[in-house]
Amino acid sequence: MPVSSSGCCAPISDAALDAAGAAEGATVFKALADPIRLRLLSMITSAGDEICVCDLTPQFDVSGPTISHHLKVLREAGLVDCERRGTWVYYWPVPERLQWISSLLAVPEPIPAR
Amino acid sequence: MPVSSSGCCAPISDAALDAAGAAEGATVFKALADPIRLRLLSMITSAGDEICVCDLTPQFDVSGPTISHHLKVLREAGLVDCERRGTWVYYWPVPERLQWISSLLAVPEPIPAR
DNA sequence: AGTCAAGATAGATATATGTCGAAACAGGAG
DNA sequence: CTCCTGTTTCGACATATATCTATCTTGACT
Repeated sequence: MPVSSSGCCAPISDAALDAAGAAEGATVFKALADPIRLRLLSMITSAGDEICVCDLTPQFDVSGPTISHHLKVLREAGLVDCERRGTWVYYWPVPERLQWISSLLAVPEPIPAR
Repeated sequence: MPVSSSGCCAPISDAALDAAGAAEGATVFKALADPIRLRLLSMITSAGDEICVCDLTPQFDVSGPTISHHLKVLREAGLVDCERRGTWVYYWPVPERLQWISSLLAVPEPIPAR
C-alpha cells in the first residue's frame, strides 16, 4: 500500500528514457506528427530505392513550397536524405534512423494483457 | 529519364499509406512528439505492469496539471490506459497500440544501403 | 459533517507550426 | 545569353500547443 509522500509504490525503472534521449526522440516524432509528412515518408520508403519530388507533389492538395517545407522537416529529422540530379531532386529513406525511432516504442517485457 | 509532366520516373507504390491511415498515425505520433510525454510513456512501459501518477509527477520540473494534461494526450492517443484506485491513479501501456504505430515505421524491403 | 491530499479540468497566455504567395536559385534548352 | 521549369527560401498570418494559476472532484481519515 502506498504511504510515502515521495512515492506510493514501485520506483521508476532505470530502463526509462533519459531527458536527453527523450528530447531527440521527440524531435523525430514531431517530424512524423503530420499527415502529409507521414504520407511523404511512406511514399519514399515504399518506393524501390528513391523517388523524385515531382512524383510526390501532385499527390497532395497543398502548394509546392509546402511540400518542400515538409520534406525539409523530414530531412532535418534524419529520416530521409536527398540529392539533386539535373532538374530533379530525389529522396530516399534512412533505414537506421527509422529503426532507431521504432525501437523507442518497444515495450521492454511482454505485458500479460490486462 | 523523366519526361512526362505528371511524373518523371517510377509511380507511387500502392504500399504507401492512404490519407486516412496517415491522419490517424499522425495524431498518435503527435502524442509522442513531446519530450515529457515520451519520458512519461517510457516510464509507464518500463514499469512492471502499471505505475502511479504520484511516482511520475515528481520526476519533472513542470506543474501537476501539466503532467495531467500530457497523460490525457497519451490516453486519448490510445497509447496508455488508467484506473483510479482509492486516492491514486494508475497508468499502464497498451502494447497493441504501440506495436501498431511502430509498424508504420517499417521499411517494406531491406534497402541495400546507400 | 469537516478536512486534507491526489488528480483532473478550466481559462488565459506565450510560443510553435502549417500554410500560402512572392521571390530566389539551379539547370537544361533554344 | 535568355527563357522556362522544378525546387527551395522568405515573410506573413491563422491556428494549434504547452504551460501556468485557480478551481473542482474524488476518496480517505478524524
